Amino acid sequence: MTTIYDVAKVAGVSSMTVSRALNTPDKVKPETRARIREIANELGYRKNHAASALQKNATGIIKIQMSAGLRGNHLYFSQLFAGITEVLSTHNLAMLLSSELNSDAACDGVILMGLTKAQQQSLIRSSTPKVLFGHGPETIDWLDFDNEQGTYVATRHLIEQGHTRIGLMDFPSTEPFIVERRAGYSRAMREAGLEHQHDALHTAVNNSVEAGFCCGRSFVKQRAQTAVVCCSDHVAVGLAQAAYEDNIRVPDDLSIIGFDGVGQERMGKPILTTIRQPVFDIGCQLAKRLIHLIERPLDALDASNWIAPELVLNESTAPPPRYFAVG
Amino acid sequence: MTTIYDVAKVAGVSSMTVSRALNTPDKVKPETRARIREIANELGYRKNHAASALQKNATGIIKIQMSAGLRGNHLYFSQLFAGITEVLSTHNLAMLLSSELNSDAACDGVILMGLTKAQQQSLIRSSTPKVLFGHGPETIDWLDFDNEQGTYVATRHLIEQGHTRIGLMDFPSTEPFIVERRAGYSRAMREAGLEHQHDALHTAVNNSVEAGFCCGRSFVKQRAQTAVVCCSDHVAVGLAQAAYEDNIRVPDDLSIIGFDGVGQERMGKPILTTIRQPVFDIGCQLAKRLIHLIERPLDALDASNWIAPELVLNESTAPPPRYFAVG
DNA sequence: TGCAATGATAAAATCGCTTACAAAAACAAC
DNA sequence: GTTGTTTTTGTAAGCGATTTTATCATTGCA
Repeated sequence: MTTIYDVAKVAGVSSMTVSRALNTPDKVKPETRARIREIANELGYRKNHAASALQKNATGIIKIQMSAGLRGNHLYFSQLFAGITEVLSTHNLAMLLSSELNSDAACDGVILMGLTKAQQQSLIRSSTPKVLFGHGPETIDWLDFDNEQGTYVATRHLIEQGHTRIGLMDFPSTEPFIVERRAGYSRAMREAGLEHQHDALHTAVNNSVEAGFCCGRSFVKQRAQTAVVCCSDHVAVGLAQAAYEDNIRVPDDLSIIGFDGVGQERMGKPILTTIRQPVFDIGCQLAKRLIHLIERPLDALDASNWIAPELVLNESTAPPPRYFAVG
Repeated sequence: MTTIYDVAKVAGVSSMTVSRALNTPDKVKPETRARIREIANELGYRKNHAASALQKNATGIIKIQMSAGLRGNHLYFSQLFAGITEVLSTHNLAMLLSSELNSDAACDGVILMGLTKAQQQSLIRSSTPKVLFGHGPETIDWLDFDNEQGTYVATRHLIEQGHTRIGLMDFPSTEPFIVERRAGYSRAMREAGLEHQHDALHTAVNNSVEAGFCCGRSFVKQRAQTAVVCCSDHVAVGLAQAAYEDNIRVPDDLSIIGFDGVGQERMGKPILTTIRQPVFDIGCQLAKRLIHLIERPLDALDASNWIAPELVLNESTAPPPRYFAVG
């Protein structure tokens, strides 16, 4: 392995000059610099990052620590990672994906996603700068999408269209994001005096189109509601398929609203009205906050921690059919 | 930051004993070991990986170097990464995702995906162990899915069902995988004496359900074929949707076969017959080969470099309708 | 009792790079 | 030509772990 010493010897300068020629080129006389760089190139010199990291006390690596239970929505996370990468690359930082098992690799900062309280506690102990995607204790910087507001807005939209019998389709999970989505629906219904409807809650077995389809099949059988707020675009697409198969027209007979808006809402017909999360942007913001924390740990960030939902109107919601209208 | 020296001082031993107590516990007297580990714990000692890496000349990091153009199929890559991670974690290795921009982070090995020849050349120069996903020059270890055989098998399947007018739906890309898929179709058609059919090639604008749907709409208008081999499940689902909207029954009127089999084939109705890539397993194998290269660079791997396609029979293929039968 | 074999710990050197400081060279002004 | 200022290069000292080599106790056995 070629080191700066090897290069220095050949170039007839000190190792320091080599280091400078490569890292802070303008501090070296142009001719010397050119000669050194050429020699380094010829010798196939590659910087030893471990040595550099040891000395500078910085690895140039940001770790993404993510709970295994969260892996469901691939499109979602690939957009999130794309946003993170976008920002990291401008700062010459690399992204390390870490499972829980392998949690002890060195890094300059961590982005946490969906960990249990216990895991968070142990992670918070270490002094590495961190940002949590989700909302956490005050001891850690965090950023979260306002899921509760998301389903609230979705439900409000349906109420404003004239619906009074509005269902919720969720899926089993104890992750906060899903609990909050249920809560947003409930709040909107309560505020409108529509709470305590019989059979309004539908639960797909998991977050997938197929599960949504199955759950949708039993929904369309009874059809106690004219509209459904779905906790993901996946189950919403499944529900729309089930409706289609049963000759229930969306949105004429049934309004459906999805959640996430990362592309899956376009998978079926009609294209779903949905609550969009600006996922790429969330990724960017997570990375930016973390970099801020690393570079200027002292001045606190005062930007809002909450990312607002965005109602994207497509083709799957409309006023309820007349014969269902109240009065 | 707590170092082994801090721990050593408190424990009243040398730094060496601390290092041993933590890394090779059985080389330290049990009582000493217990005391040291307790103190290390209390002091919140964390190993400095840079220092360790420098000395051991190993970072514990594997880099995934992937061309930006390949990011399309998220489900595919998340399964691939899951396979890679699975194996890496058993060897205590972490996975670094690298864009082209940020390509100079240190690592013990690299998994390359879909790079241009030029990029490959420059990467191959470095002495870091590497495995290429795809097939490359003999100077590098590689592993590839047999795409050509995949579409060959797909086309054969349709031919065996009795189809003679078989189309291909691809999408624009110069990546080898797609070129090979076209080739496999051509070979099967040629072998069966079915080549040079008019209008048999359909090209969606990109690899997505929507693009498949659009392309499918123009396909169903003319409907010159009774079966279509699709170069991805995405476009196949889109085609099926277009057929459905036009009251063309799949598979009764039209057989469709997809490609990839990572889950998207189940997104619509009917569930697609497809060519499955064992993606998770490919990820595992890539990682295993790389680890082999790192740990035993001398004894060559002689396992086959080609991953075989697997025909998954679902509901979207059947013999051609009678009135189309030859004779 | 004495000497080798073994086990447990320590000291020192090292990995390759960078920070801080120092020296030398180059240039300017008087 | 002396002095001061700036530019360019060099020296030395680690960063924190590990490998190598050395030291000091024990223990076993004749």
